This record gives sequence, C-alpha cells and structure tokens, in this order.
Amino acid sequence: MRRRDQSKRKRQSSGAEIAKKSLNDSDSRGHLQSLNDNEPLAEISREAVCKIPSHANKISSSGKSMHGGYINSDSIGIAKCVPERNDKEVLDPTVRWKTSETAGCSQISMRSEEGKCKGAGLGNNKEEIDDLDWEDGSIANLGSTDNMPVTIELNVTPDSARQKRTRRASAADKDLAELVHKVHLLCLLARGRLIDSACDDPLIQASLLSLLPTHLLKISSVEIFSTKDLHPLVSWFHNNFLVRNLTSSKRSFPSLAAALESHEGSPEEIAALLVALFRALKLTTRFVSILDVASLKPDLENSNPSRSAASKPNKGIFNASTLMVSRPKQDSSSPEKSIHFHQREDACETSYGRSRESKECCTRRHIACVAGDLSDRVSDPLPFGEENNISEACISGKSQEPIRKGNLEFQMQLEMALSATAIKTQESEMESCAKGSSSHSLNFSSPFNRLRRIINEESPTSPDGISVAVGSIKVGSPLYWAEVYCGRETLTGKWVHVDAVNFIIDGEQKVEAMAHACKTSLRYVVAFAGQGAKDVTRRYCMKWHKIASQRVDSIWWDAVLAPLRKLEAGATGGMDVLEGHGKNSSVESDSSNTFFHTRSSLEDIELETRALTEPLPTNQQAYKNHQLYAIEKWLTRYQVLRPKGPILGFCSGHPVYPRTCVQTLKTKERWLREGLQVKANEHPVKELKRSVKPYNVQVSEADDGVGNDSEEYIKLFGKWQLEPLCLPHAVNGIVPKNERGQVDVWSEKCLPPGTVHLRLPRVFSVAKRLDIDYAPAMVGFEFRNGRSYPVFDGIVVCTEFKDAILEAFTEEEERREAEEKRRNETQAMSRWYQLLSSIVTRQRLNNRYGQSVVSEKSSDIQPMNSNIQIGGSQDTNQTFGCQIEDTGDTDLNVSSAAPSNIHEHAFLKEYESFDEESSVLTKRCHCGFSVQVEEL
DNA sequence: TTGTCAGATTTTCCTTTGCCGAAC
DNA sequence: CGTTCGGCTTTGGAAAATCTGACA
Repeated sequence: MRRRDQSKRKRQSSGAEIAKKSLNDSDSRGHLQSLNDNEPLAEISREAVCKIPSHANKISSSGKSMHGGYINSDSIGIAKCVPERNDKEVLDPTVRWKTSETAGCSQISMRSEEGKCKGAGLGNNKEEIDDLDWEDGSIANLGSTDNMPVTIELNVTPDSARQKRTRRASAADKDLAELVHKVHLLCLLARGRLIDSACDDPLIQASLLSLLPTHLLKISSVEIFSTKDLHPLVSWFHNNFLVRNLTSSKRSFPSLAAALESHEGSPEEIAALLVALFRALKLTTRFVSILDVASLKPDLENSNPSRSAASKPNKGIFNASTLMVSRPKQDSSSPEKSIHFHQREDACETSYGRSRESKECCTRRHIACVAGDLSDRVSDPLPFGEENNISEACISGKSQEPIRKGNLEFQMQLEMALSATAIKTQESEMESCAKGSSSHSLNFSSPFNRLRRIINEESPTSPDGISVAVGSIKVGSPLYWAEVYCGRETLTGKWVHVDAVNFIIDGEQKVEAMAHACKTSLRYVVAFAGQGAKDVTRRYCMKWHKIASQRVDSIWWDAVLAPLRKLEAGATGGMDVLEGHGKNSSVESDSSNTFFHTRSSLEDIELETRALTEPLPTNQQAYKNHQLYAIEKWLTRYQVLRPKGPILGFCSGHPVYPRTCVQTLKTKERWLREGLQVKANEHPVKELKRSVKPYNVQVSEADDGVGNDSEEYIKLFGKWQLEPLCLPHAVNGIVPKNERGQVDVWSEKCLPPGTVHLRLPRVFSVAKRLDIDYAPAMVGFEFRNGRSYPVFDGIVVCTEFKDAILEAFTEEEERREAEEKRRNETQAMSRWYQLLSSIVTRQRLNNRYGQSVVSEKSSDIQPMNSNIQIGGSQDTNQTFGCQIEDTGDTDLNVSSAAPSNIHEHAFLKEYESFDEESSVLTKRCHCGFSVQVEEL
C-alpha cells in the first residue's frame, strides 16, 4: 500500500513537472513563428514534448480521481486552473499530493508562493501561514486570490516523509526521466537553432551596424584579428545594451528586434544581439548556449520546487526568497497566470529539474545580500531608494539565514555584482580594453551604465517595498555567449569566448566556476551556427567526470548532432582547408598534400586533447567510473590492472593508473560468446569462489556431501589470453556438437565451420525425415522459477544440406498448410451442420410446444422447411448440400410463403442484405427462410 | 556550508542446460 | 502407449546505486 502511494505521488509529481516543462515550451511557441515561419523542427519538438505529458497525465489520472479530480490538464499538459469547492484553485505544476498513510486527506495547508497572504491578513510570518489549520476548508480572503498559484499539500506525518525518502527510482522512472531529458534536449537544440537563425537576420544586423560608432567599424576590414581587437567592440556593446529581467514582459521568447529597439533584453537576447553584430561585421561567430536540460536521473524527492521549503518550514529556501526577493506582482486578471510563474523562472534560464528553485533563490539571495553590502561601501547612493530596500532585504535575509562567506560562490557573486555596481569611468574602461589584457575579463561598467543596469522592472512597483536584487539576472549564471574565431590567437586560430552579459572576453576557463557558483551544470554546451550545432562542452568543462554521468548516451547524442555538425562546419568555414601560420583561407584541395586540416577537424583535435588531458580528480570516488583514470581500490572483482603502470599520480595515497590498464576478465564460456577462446596452457588470472553452485553440483553435494573444488571456483581469463575461436570443422555431413549434443549459437562466430544455422520452426522434423545429421541450436537462456532453461531456435546443419532442407521445408510447409486448411474446412462444415441441426430442433420444439415463443424470439428465423442442405457452393443460387430430412413426425406449420413442403432453398443474390455494422450477411430464400452469416 | 569518505541500505543484474502429469 | 504441452514456483548473491552521518 505504501509502495502504491509512493508510486502515485511520484507519478503526480513527474506529471506536474512535465506539464511545467511543456508549459515553458508551449510558452515559447507563440513566438517561434516570428523567428522562422517555415521551421518544422519546432513543431516536431513540440509534438514530442506533448507526448510525454499526456503519457504522464495518463499515468497520474488515477491519483487525480482518487483525490477528487479537480485537476485538469489539456492535451499538452498545460495546467488549467479549475475552481474547487471553496473557490480555491489548484495550479497543476505546483500541486503535489502527499497521501498520508494513516489519515489520508486530513489536512490541507495552503501556501501563497507570492507572499500575497501577507497582504491578505494572513500575517507576515511564514510560520504562521504554515501553522494555520485549514481543516475546515474555509480560507480567508481566498476569493481575492483567484489566480494565485497555490500549493496544496495533504498532511504528511514525519514517518511517512522519512519512508518516502528511502524510496528509490524504478526502471520505469529512469526510462521516463531519460525520455524527458532527451525531449528537453531536442527542444533546447531547436531553440538554439532558432536563436541562431535570428542572429542571421539582415535587418537586425543592419540596424546594429547603424548604431555602431564608425571607429568600431574598422574591425570588419581587419582580415585576421586577435582577442584584443574585440575589446572595444564588446565594451561598446556592453555599455549600450543592458540585461534586464523580463519577468513581466510581454515577450517570453526572445525577440531580437524588440531587444534592439529598447536596448535591453534577456541574457539570451543580449548574447544573440552580440552574435548578430559580430556576424554583421563579417566575423565568424557562433551563438553558444548551455543547454540546461532536465535531469537524466529520476528526481523523486525534489521534482517539485517547493519541496525543500516544505521539508524545512522554518528556514527553507522558499521562505528566504519570499522575504528577500519580491516576486513580480501578479495580475489577478491575467488569464496567463500559470504561465507567468514560469516566465519568472525562465528569467534565470535555469533547469526545470530539481535545482531550479534553489538555483533561482540562491542566486537572488546572494545577489541581494552582496548588493546590500555594497550599498554600504559604495559612495554613490543607489537610485530609486534601492539602497534602503536592499539593505532591508539583506537584513531580513540575514535574520533568517546567515550569509555564506569565503566560498567560491560568494566570491563569484561578489565579483559579478561589483561588475554591475562599482564605479568605473568609461575612459578607464576603454583604457583597460586598449591594454588588451585577456586575463582582465571582469571589467567594471560606467556609472551611467550601472545606473541603467540597476533598474529592475519590478523594483519601483514592488508592493511590499522589498527590492528585487539589482542586476540579479545580469550577474546570473552564464548561459549564453558568443564564440568568435580569431585567426591570430594561435598558430591555427582559435574560437574565443565572448560573454557580453558578464563582459568577459576569452574567459573560457572561468565559465565552469561561474556556472558552478550559480548551480548550473555544464552538461551540454552547444555552439550554433548556420542552423547547425556542435557540442563544445569540452572547451568549457574541466571536470568532465562530474558531468559524464549526467549526460545522455553519447551514441544517441552524436547521432542527433551528426547532421547539425555538418551544417555548423559549413557555416563557420570549418570545412575549409587551413594553411599554417594562422592564416585561414579557402584553398583548393591539393591532391599532392595528403595531410591537411580543416578548421573543424582542428577544433575536434583540440577538444579531444582536452578530453585526454583532464586533471586528476582529488577525491577517490571520482575514480570509480572515470574515463581516463583508475585506482585499484575501485576496480570490480572482474577487473585487473595489466600492465600495472605507469602510475600517473596519487590520490589519498592510492596510486592512479590510466584506465587503459584496466582489463576486464571473463569466464571461458563468456569469451566463447564473443567468438574467442582461451589459448592452450593459459592459467586463469583470477579464481573467484562461486556463489551460486550449479544445479547438478548442488544435487551431487546433497547426495554425498562432498564438494567438487573445480566447480566451486569461477576461472577468469583476460583478453590477452585469448585467440579467435577455433571449432572443429564439419566432416562428412556430420555437425560437430558439444557434450550435450547441441550447438551453442550465441552469434554467427560460434557456428562450427561448414555449418549453417536454420532458424525455422519445425525444421528439425524435416532434417530427421531426410536423415540429415543436425544439432539443435541453443540461442540463449530463459530464467524461470529460479532456474535457467536453455532456449532453442532452429537447427544447425552442414552447409551442403541447406538447400535440400529448405526445399523440403517449403514443401512440408505447403503440405502442412493445405492440411490445416482442409482441417479447418472440415471443422467449419461440422459446425454448420451442428448449427442448422439445432435450428431444426428448435423449430420442431417451437412448433410442438408453443407458437408464441416463435413469434417473439425467432424474428430472424423465418418459418421454414425442414429440408436443409449444407454445402460450400459459391454459386449465385447457393444451396446447402447437406440435407436434413424431416422425419415427418413433426407437425410443421409451414408458412404460406413456402411454396411446398419439399423445397430446396435457393439464396439468390438479389435477396441478400449485408449489415455493415455487424458484418452479418443475411441470405434469403424466396420462401421466406433466411440465414444470417457472419463474415470473418 | 560544502565536499569527502566510509559504511549502510536498496535496487538491479546475473545466474545459466527439468520434471511431472494430464490431455490427446 | 507414446507424444505433446502446460504448469510448476517464484533464487539469491554480487554489484551498482544511493543514502546517511561524521568529519575536515
């Protein structure tokens, strides 16, 4: 019962989560067309996304009905608010059912996400809200919160909460999570392509060029440029376009035109505009995005963002964020209420997964505090009374939760906040740019810029006077940036990272730390160009072992990206052959030069090199599944180190070896399946004690109580002890068999030379009849009743008999089919006879014992002659060839329609009628007799 | 607060070559 | 009387994954 409840809860939450995902995607949909009307990929992606929510909703439907069924979802999983009895509304994505094991739905606690309860007389203290008893269902002032998202939680006892924690994901959960992950990945890829194509818009590019000061236009005339040439350009862009939190904006999908017009936009739009600007200046540029995709692992506990708050009612993240960061005031009349919630989240562009809420809150919390601290230090007072508000926010934050100091996250946030708020003149900035220090990536903005940037859309109208953290979005996780190809950077050129949002140039090594500080995972970093895409995660992720397990199956991912990579390479000149000395130019392929590189292949080499030169992890557990390194401690018992060296380093005193030294051991039988056999005179590398004794050994032991040592150990061999399988050749039409008189056909490699495997049903009988030697083909095992049973499929025969057997088999099958047909016909005839006999008998009985029954019941069986023939004639005038002679002892009341007592029914075509619905053909004789035939 | 580690717990994977009796 | 076919009973240990708590 508990398991069922947990399962239901899980399904509910995943359903809600998926609905939420699709909501965001559907949210974006309305704007897709504005970017590219002819883009079918978006449609395909959308359909794929819609399938999953509907699947999940199907699963969760039982849970809904159990709880009263007030939650509705439409076909694509978008939540609808359906009024409940007490004028409450349930917003699907934030609803989570918690079934109390004992009391069931005993208590409903409602929580206002937006803190509106505060103003509605429910008190400022979150604890008060949580402690309120809603048992009677009357909730004060809820009438005014018609569109307010609320979370309904059924009371959970501490015990059940604990039990739930121990529940783990099932295989189905994992499958679903993987499916969601893949679909989400595809959606984000599609989104990236849309943004990328928008960057190519000539109108946008021309508009950007028109804004650009003339002295900056000269970069387009520089054929080969370096990182420092980009500084003035990026600096100008940084100062003229500001990143804005567009939580309550009309547009939720990027619109470059709107961003260009207003000189402000989301981080995505700003990054895209920079890409457009670079492309307008004829620089080879990619739009790069972190695909912050839903988790690959099922997330049972944290799938709902408010879970952490629920588990920690007094100092949860939710509470802290509610007090410290005012969420946008919701328009109670807005029909897109549910969407609005996601728009806010979208502002941070974080994942839909478990860390979404915590990420957002964490970021905002820290920024608020950092900004608050700064307000004390920075001499220039903040405009719009921000200072006080921020201080208040921070103080209130401090009172609830101490600020974390001294860690990387704090430092990163501080740095980023400084870049947004500290005083720095435009001149000095330009100076620093001119110096061209690539290491100096975090430059400070001008005061003017700071003032502009500090404006947050919600701040001035914040209802409770608590400021939204200034620039929180701007200084959030780096999610979008540009990559510009600089020919002068290295010998062969280099893709240079340019982050306009955070004003970082050539800071690829900083991305990981910054993303980490904002709880964003660098699982997929994809560069878009020319409608194509390329995975460049390796360039930015130094700790690959940390993300490897969070990435989807690489074969699938590579297959997805394969066509996109070609497009990308084509658009960025990646297919052009490069000459040395950093001069990239398209040259004719020189047939005499057999060794040349394209830009794309050089980048591949660079990324591959990074993959092979990952630094040694500092913790032992990272070596457990590390692709490059291994320590002996974490090897399984089927693994050995051979050769045992070289030692690449040490971790906690354990020597670190290359993963290539790890060899997998298998038993002789296992190697056999791969078409390999152990060489003669090779001794097992390892012998393991057998945990499960073979069945026959168990029996023999039970009999005599003496074990067989050779059977008790599993002998393991390494790959270096093997040679290709050498089976005895078939001689004189005799198939070489094993000790059981069969052939184990694990694969084609396991077939003895000169033999062939015929996987046909009943083929053994043919071989037997032809007196040809054969062996049953064992193809695997079936595990039933705690034991394994061999599975046979077809036979193995010598090749020379193959044709003869196939020919005989074909004949045999034809004969068998004919026999079967004959048998079926006989059976059909017999059944017809039985049917008509019963009709006759029934008629006799009716005639003898009651006329009324006849009139009532046999509407479709007309008065008839008892002389019936059964036959298979297909003629127009069908007759039944089997006659049932009336013995004359019955007193048949023959209908007037019947022409005579001795009458052979003739079923003419023109009297037939066919009922389409029931597929019943009614045949009628002119005498009035009718027979209904059901067509098969 | 976060990361690491060891131990505990849960889930998944691997194991691997019949017998008996009723019906036909 | 021989052949066919369905039901029987439902392992259990190791590895892998994950959780927990202590500690730095």
